[in-house]
Amino acid sequence: MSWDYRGIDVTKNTQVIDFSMRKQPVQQRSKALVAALLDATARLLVTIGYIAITTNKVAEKAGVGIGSLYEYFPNKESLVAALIERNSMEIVKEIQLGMEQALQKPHEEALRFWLEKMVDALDERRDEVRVVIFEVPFLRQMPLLETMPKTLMNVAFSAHKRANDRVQFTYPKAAVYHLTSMVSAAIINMVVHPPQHIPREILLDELAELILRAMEGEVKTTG
Amino acid sequence: MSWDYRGIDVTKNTQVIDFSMRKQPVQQRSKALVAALLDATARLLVTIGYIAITTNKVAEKAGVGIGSLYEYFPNKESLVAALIERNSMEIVKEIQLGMEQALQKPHEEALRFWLEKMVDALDERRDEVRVVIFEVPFLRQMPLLETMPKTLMNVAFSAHKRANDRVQFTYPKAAVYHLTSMVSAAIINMVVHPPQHIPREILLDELAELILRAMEGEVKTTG
DNA sequence: TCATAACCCGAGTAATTATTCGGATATACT
DNA sequence: AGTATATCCGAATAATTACTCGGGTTATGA
Repeated sequence: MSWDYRGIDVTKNTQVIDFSMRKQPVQQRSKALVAALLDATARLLVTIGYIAITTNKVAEKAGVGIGSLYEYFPNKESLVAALIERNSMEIVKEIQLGMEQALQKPHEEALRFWLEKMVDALDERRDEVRVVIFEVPFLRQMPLLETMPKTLMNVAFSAHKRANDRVQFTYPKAAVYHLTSMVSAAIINMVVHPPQHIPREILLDELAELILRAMEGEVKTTG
Repeated sequence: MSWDYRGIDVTKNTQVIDFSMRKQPVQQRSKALVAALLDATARLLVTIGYIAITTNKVAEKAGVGIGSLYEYFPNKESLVAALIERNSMEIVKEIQLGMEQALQKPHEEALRFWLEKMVDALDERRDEVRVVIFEVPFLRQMPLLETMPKTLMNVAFSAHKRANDRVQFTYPKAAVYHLTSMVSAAIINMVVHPPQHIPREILLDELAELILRAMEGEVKTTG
């Protein structure tokens, strides 16, 4: 015997979260309603945090009947997931645009430029990004967020390699693997935990330099 | 008027979580009881995940009355927080020991050695680390976890600087800030999301090389 | 204009979960 | 031995939350 309750498979003791929407809105008013729900979710996320969010609060904040919410979303998780997906699409678009622009620029400026674009894209949604990354417990179970940084960085590396042949790693796969996590972390950290007393321009300059050295630098030999 | 419910200040709509234990166990049996509760919390964390944990489940798994649990812990959060604190202490100790050993070694080996020790320390508690980092929503509100990586890295840098004068950053504060987040992320990523088909030794070699280059490397000038 | 489909709703239900409290039991101490 | 203190307990309570369902409203399009 096996049964579910609220996304938790009691038998296997494993969470199986249903992210999908119940149905898609087709008319204008229902689209507006869904949008209002996601907006309310976003506002509640940054004001009261993920834990405190309830479907009833979201419906109330959105000025929508709780019944209407359940017409489209089966649970709280799907609501937050839909919001994340919506925002991620926007951010990814901006980052990809930034990369295309960066590739037009001379090699010395490209990395710095792209880093700034990525930080900008996240900074516009600073509070939401912070809450989503640090408080949403099922984030890693979402396909999109799991693969996004990897995809982006791989694309970036192909582009970079095509542009010039400076980059020579001892173990290329391992280098790409590490650089992916390191650059993502540095950018996100800049946005959600900016340091006191260090100007943004300097942070970007230094980050670009660190990455560039990691990718192209040569360590002075002692002898 | 202001009131609380389950750690959530309804007026301010802000979470204020009570992490502190209600009282410290003094006799042997009560110490054992608290230890059993934390052990059960750990096992439940990795088997059913943070969301699904309840105080009642923890008490049952620990073979302890629910009433006894509430003698020492006011809520689910304080239970998980105490577990995190216990584990963090152990990990920090191992990492500090590793650094002391690393400082005995020649400069060329020290970083690689220390990285390996850190990865080892986390790897021993792989599952718990993963769940805690990705699923515990209040992690960033814990003083310990917030400051730990920074402290460690600052200590490491002082030591490294004392040992030799190779490291010359354009903006030292910014460099330390970025390297902290990047190295932490790389190590944690190695533990919780190890890549397929790349041996651990190679990952460590490459990571050490990347960091060393970022810290000491010189970019080849074009002209 | 009428039928059908899409949409909206919110009081009520079912289920879960955190937490208490009074009393029983064990240990420490004199 | 006797008293005070620490500990243990779990049925019962209180509170919250997810979610349904039947019925009303609005749009569509033939």
